[in-house]
Amino acid sequence: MEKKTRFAPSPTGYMHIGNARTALFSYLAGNRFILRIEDTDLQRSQPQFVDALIEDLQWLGITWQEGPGFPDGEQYVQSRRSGIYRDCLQQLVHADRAYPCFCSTDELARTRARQLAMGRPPRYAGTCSHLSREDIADRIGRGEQPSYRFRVDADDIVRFDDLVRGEQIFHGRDIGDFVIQRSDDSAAFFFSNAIDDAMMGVDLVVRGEDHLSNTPRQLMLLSALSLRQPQYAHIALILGDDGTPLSKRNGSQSIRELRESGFFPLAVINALARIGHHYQDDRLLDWQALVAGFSMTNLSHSPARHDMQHLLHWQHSCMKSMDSQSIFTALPAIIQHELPVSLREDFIEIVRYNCLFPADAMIWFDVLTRSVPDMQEDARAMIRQCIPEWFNAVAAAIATTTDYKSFIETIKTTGGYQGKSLFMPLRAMLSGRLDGPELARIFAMLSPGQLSERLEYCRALSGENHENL
RNA sequence: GUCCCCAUCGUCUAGCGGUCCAGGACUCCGCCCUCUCACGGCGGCAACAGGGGUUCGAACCCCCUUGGGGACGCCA
Repeated sequence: MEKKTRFAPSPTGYMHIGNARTALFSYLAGNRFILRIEDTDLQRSQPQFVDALIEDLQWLGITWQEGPGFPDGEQYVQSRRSGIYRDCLQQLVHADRAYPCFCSTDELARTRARQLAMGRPPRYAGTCSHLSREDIADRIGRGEQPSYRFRVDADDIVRFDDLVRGEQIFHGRDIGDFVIQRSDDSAAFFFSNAIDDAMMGVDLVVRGEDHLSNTPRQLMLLSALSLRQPQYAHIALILGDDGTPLSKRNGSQSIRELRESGFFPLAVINALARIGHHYQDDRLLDWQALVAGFSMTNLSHSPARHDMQHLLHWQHSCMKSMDSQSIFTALPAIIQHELPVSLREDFIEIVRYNCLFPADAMIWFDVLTRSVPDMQEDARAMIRQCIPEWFNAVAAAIATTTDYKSFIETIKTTGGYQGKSLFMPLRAMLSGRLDGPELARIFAMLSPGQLSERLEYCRALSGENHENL
């Protein structure tokens, strides 16, 4: 059976992990996915963010069957749908379910502050709820621009079944008359959002818990308009690593920041899919498994934190399990162009087990392609401790063989070195650092010329040290 | 202030009245593998927010407290 879900972002900024997770869960919860752009806030909406949104979604691998990018894509952009909202408003006004409100934002803010100060719930005071027809005509005639409010009956009771939280009951008295059209004629969120979900045939609205207590408003609206009501699923919000709401300070990153730092989309998706949702399988899941294993009943009800540690774990898993070609194409362009084809396979294995991000591959690219690599401080220290006999042993080995096994064997027999005392200085000399890929692989990838140059460089380094003594 | 939601290891979570002196994953620590770092394998540390009920029996059900989150916008 077809189940339509949607993601309805407003293009007022770059998509962050919170949005992305909502999009993901919404995508996973249905089998036909709509992308709708909610740009009714003309002040803050910017076209560049629409493009960014689309890019980010595509990068993540979240695809839609209706929305921008399709021939009728414009119909999924709210700023192109104002006629629809106007008609609906008309209908509500005729039925006296909505009325013009001439209160200024300042007035409203003052009343709200006063109510709060007196320890009362802030509700619209109803100043304009019963203006006479003449009054209204008169004020409009004078050029006043009203907003429109939806009339909420205090005795109204709205109940609905939230797919993750169960039955919800709200009372009209806890909800004041609310604005559905702003004084600049644009539709307010409650209004356009609910209408679009209904008219686009959305079966299930998956959204953040911050919308839970607003849902009754939308249900009232839909019922007053005789529009079909979708089901709702309100997912717990995601918090920063410090347990407070997500913000720039506590680890909230935009999807594009993650992309730019080299995260793989599947790593991000795997991390997001497990914040507030669990899969039986705790290994890295591909899209097919992600879809198959998703269940509304596996959603948790409590807010969860986003922890970078987990993201890094999934990144690590991706790197280990990705096919070689995908790793290669993710590498910095210079490596793709300049790495000799003969070294490619070995290099990818080095990246796989020694890098978290594709860009980290530059370290090993330099190590393998320069005549002498950058020497890390701890590697220098290691080399400085080496005595001339050690270098002689290595020199002998280089002269004797190009085979790793016999190379090592020669150093052992010539110099009497073994274990750590053999491998660590050798590692430092060959790679300029104390950690990294297995030495056999590095050795095999270096030319005899590189070997000698590194040896002489290190011998000199050690010599300087001895002279200074 | 009013209304709503939530509460298991540091983090993500399993658990839906007995099989839980609470299981998995990440982190951290140890051991093993490797003539070297890492990778990998094995093991360890670590939690039912507090208080009342209900019940033969409660992490699981009810109430209160505490703590967190959300809504009450001409933001979405």
